[in-house]
Formats: sequence, C-alpha cells, structure tokens
Amino acid sequence: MEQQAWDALADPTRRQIFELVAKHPSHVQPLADQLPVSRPAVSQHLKVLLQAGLVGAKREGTRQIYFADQRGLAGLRRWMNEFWDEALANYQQEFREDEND
Amino acid sequence: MEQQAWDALADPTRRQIFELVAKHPSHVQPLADQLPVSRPAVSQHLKVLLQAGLVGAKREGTRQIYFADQRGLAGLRRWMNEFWDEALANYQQEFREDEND
DNA sequence: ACTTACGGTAAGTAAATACTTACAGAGAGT
DNA sequence: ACTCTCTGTAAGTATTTACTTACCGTAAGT
Repeated sequence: MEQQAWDALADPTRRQIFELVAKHPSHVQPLADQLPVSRPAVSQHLKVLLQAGLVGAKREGTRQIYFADQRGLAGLRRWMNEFWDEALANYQQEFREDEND
Repeated sequence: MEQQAWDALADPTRRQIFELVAKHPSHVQPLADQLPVSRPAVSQHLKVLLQAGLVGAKREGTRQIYFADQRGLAGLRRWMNEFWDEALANYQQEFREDEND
C-alpha cells in the first residue's frame, strides 16, 4: 500500500515532478519543459504518482492540472515518525559509547 | 546524497531489515533467519544501508552487530517536513473545493 | 468541418538491481 | 594445528524500470 509511495518517491525525476507540482499545480507540458526528460516520460511518472495517491488531477478541457495530495505522504510520514520515536532513540546511545567513526 | 537513503528504503526487504535492526541490534544470521531471503542477500542489503548512513556496524570478533543510525533518516525527515509545511498546506484547499473523488 | 495543441498509451530498449550459489577469509573452541 | 561458525564478496541471472519514438483520441479556434 504505502510501498507504492516509496517506489514513487525513490526515483529522483519523479520526486522532482512531485516537488514541482507541490510548489505550483501544473499541466504536463510545462512540467516537461522544466525537466530533462520527454513529455511522455512525465505522463508516465504522473501516472505512478497518481496511483500512489501522491498527486491528484483535475480536468480542464483537454488539459489536466496535477496537484500534490497529502494523503499519499501521510503513510510515509507516520512510518518515519513512529520509527524516529520508537526505536532509534533507545538503542543508539548504548552503541555510540564505544563507537568512533 | 540523500538519494541513497531513498533507494535503500524503497526496497521492502531492506526496509524490513532496517526495522528489525532498529527494534533490536543484531547480527547477520539472525536477521536472515527471520527473512525469506538468503544470508548473502541480507549482507548485501546491509551494505547498502551502511553506505546510506542508515545503519552502523560494530565488530564483535568474527561477527558484526548492526544497529540503526539516525543520521541517515535525518535527511528524509527534513525533506518530508519541509514539504509538509511549505507546499501542501497551501495549494490543496483551493482544489479540494470542486474535486469529488 | 478542419486544423492545431495537448496528453495518454503502446512498443521497444538499455540499464539497474535483487536474488541465487559458490568461494574465501578470520576468529573461537577443542 | 584443525575444525566450525560467522561473514563478506564474486559471478551470474532474471526481473524491473525509466526512457525513447510513434500513434491515437479529444477539446478548442478559425
């Protein structure tokens, strides 16, 4: 479920698209203009981001406006925060004592 | 830089290893016993996690104890929090108004 | 109606990668 | 010294995937 979000954001190009869209909702073509890849590549990336729930789309005639959606990130955020609090805080000190690197 | 952390955590097996190690520092063999993959696979995953700064290692004779390291996660956490505050909060409402899905 | 712009999908390809088995090294116990 | 256990790496393979070009459908302007 949230595996899709991980896969989606692991790719640098896709993450860049996600950042662009989050800063400013946009169509496909303008996004492709700002990126070193072709327009179909952007479309494919947006499809992945859509299925991961990271972006949403809204039709405007033949175009489509893509925008960021919080819901997709929520899972990762939760995972990360639980992690941060739960496990790391405990076990780290006891090994930091005699680790010198 | 933090691309390594994304790649490392995007893989489900590797993420599982990371979670196991965070909950309880461990050697390689015990980790492999809890996972559906071979021991060398675990070693390779740990190498990736090491290079991403997500785990640390400490020699104990011929064995090696692996433990989670906060530093690797810090980058992702920062990215995600900046994101959450900066962009999403703004642009979402204006599109949520007439989006019905 | 015809053209033009925009965008999604199909087909194909090159590269990345997660896994396996086989091999080699290094420390602990007898 | 010899063996046994634990581990990292090499070599090879099958799958995934990010990208390209080509094609097709759809809405807007004249």
